[in-house]
Amino acid sequence: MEKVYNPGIIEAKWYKWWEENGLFHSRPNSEGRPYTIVIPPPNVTGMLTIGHVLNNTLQDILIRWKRMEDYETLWMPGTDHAGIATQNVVEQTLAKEGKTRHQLGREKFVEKIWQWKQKYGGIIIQQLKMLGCSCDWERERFTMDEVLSRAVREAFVQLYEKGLIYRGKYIVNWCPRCQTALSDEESVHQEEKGSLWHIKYPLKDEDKYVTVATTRPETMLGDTAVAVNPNDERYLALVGKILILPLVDREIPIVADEFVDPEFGTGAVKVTPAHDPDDFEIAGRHKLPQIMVMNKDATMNELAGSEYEGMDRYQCREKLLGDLRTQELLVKTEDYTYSVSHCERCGTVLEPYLSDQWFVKTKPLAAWAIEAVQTGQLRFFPGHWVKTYLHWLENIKDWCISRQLWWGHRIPIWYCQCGHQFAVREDPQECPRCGGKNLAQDEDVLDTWFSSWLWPFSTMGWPQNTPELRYFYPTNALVTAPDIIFLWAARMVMAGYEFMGECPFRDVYFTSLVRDLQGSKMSKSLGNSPDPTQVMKQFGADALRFTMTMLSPQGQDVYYSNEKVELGRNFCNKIWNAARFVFSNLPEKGEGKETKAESGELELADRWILSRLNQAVRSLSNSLREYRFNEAAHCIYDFFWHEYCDWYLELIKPRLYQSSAEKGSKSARQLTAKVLRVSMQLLHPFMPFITEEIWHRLNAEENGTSIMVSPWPQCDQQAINESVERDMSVLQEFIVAIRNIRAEMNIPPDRKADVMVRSSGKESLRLIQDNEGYITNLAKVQNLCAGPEVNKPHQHCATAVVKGMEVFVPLAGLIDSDRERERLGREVERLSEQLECFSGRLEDGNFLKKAPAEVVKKERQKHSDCRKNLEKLLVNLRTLDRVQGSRGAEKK
RNA sequence: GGGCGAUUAGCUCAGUCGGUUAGAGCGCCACGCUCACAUCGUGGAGGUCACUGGUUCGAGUCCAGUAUCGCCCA
Repeated sequence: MEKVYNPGIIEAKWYKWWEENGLFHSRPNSEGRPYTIVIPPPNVTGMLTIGHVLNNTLQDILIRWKRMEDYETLWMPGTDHAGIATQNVVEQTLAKEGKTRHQLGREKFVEKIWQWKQKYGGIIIQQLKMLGCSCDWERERFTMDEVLSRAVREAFVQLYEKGLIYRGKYIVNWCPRCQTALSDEESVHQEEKGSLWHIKYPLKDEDKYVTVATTRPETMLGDTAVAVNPNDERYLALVGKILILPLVDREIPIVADEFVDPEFGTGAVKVTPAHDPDDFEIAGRHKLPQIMVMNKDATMNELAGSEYEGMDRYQCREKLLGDLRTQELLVKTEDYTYSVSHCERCGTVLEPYLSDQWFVKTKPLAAWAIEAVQTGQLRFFPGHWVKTYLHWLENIKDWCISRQLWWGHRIPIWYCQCGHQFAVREDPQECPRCGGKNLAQDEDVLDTWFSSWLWPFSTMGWPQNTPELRYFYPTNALVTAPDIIFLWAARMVMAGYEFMGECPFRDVYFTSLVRDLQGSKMSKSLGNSPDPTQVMKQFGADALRFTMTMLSPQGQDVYYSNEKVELGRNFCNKIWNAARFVFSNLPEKGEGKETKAESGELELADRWILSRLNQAVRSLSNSLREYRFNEAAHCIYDFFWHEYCDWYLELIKPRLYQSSAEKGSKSARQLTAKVLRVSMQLLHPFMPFITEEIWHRLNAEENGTSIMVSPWPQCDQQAINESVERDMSVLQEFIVAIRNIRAEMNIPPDRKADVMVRSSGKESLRLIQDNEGYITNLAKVQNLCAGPEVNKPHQHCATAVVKGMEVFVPLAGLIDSDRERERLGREVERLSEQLECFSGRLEDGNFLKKAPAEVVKKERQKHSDCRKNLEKLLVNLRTLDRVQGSRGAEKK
């Protein structure tokens, strides 16, 4: 075995082996219990990001853990066609050839996207494999597969037939660059600095003005009214009068509407029904006309007037402001910060745009999703997301599902010349009402999330009642980033109830958001997202997985940098070397099988490590059950490194170096191998590759089954032994005290020290005497002498007090008295402060009266222990002064 | 404007039921390549638990308010 762990070859080897042996595949199995997770399908355009790494590592941990717990586990993988994102990518490649999708035509363009998908759509899947994800690749799905497309159509038609899908002319979020409508959830708000312009609108036939304030002056070309609050006394007399819209000379009324906030601007607002959602509402109430002054690409159209026609919206704004200034109608300009909507996909500022779109009535669907959380059928981890989720559902708006794109599921609505429109599951041959054959399908496609919200059951074959659906549905856990809680998670819950009659998953775990060290969200556009495949090549997939898990606390963001992966890399190396050490001392043939009889041979260290191991098993499983992944990772990290390696392996070295005939040697070898084996199992969900490698080397003589399907370790309550752990911690403290003296007194490592221990406590003395070997070995001690009557050596020596035992380390010729006095002084100071704290509490009558007896007793014990230790230290400090003093006198 | 979260060592974070003498990793300092590991070991330094009040015998932990930062929604 190499001295340094080299993940490259090992990772590739085992992934191939797992796949070839079908270890990821699962099928309905009435003998076993199902455990299911569906992957949040990455976009086909996607490249693996550090966010994917976190998300998919956590899913893999759950899946591998449950698989070892003997569940029939299905991790359903696949990709999302990602309407706008993918169309944009392919349009960009076309643009490089100087072509547009319109030149190609719809059919050719869609064909082109399919070609692109065949070629590049699998990249992220390969990257997930590199990460070690144990998805059932035989079941890989794509949202535009035939089966999933059928599900989309079925869902649409069902909702349509129930009257939950309708078409209407409303103001929607419009991206002038993508030239499509978007849902509210796809628009991203950003605070931006802009201006608030105050513009005078003259009254008809009067020499008076009304001043309105606006952040978007160019839309005034489409104004059809000015509105004021009905309770605003400033404007009471003006309501009903007519204004002349500047630059356009259109006559528009002044209306009163509760919606207007008298505090905003001048209290009078311009009303542009075709270009503002609030104004659209006002117009509805007052029967105002809607005038669209923009084209789909946000240039001004002929209704904006010949002066402005053809100009971009911002160009128009500049010219228009200049014109107003010339006419002295621009009263003032204020700095103003307000929220601006941007396209989630391309960042372009969205335009509220009046157009015909398809919507889903979401209120009836939301009711189920609300109840699911309130009744506890659906649980969130961490729980605080419940509020966010409920708030959205309780205020839900109808969902705009039509997109003016070419890539996606075409809306299954047909129009007949007779005026009939209908939705059908199969492409129709004729109009069901008039029999006409001249039918046209709706040109638009569906929002990409309209297929994603069906994902938990469409991937299993719905609407057919497949064995998979019956067995694996509903799924157990959803692991997702919180930024798609509305776009995806909440909608899946709605769809689950609507189409399957139950919640699609039991638990939802929201992952941490990954940020860089400056706190910015990792994103492609910022260029601060490292390439995880490079990190895996450098450090290994296991290292990256473990680091991400360890660094991601439940419910908080995680700050990532490549350097942090050294944590995982170093841990891999530690595991590798511990294993190397164990292998060099493996039980000989025939010794390997554990027998019950061995327990008689166990010594303190053995019983201790077994106790600690079983505590780790218990707490690790508990943490995973509560989705506390970082806690689970910490647990096994601390156990393996700081208990197994730092203490146990060091403690048993003398026994290992003896011949196997010696007492304790055999049990040490067996036990060290056993603990390593169980540790590998506990670590396997986190670090699948290195654990598989070591597992096979450990079980070389067996038939080579995978650690993946080995049974998850169970906590053996019998092995947990509090008194053993207490004894061991006394010894550890003892050893550390001697090491401390050695280090502080600069005793060279190769020089063995003598140690004397004085104590009246029989038990602690026996503990020291019985385990002398541990101390001499780990603290590099030559002669250890312990007893109730041990005399402090006359020569110079360093002292410490551990649990009432006085420890003397004679240091003839070595001691630096000043240093020792300083060291003891520090210790005395520390203990004095503690003692004061305990005393204060015990002198407090209220404490004695009101605190539980248990606590008071404990406090008394602590106080007396502390006092005894302190007294002993003080005595030793004084002796030191005396010796020093007499020496000082001699020198004189 | 409403909601959520955070504030603990130089940095990143743990801290369960209020009983704590506040922990870890990284970084720092000292010593050491001791026959698994220098991607390591041993030891050490480093804290007014954001602030102000309150509840309590006892508060990092519970309550109220303030400040700063982040996110979501309008």
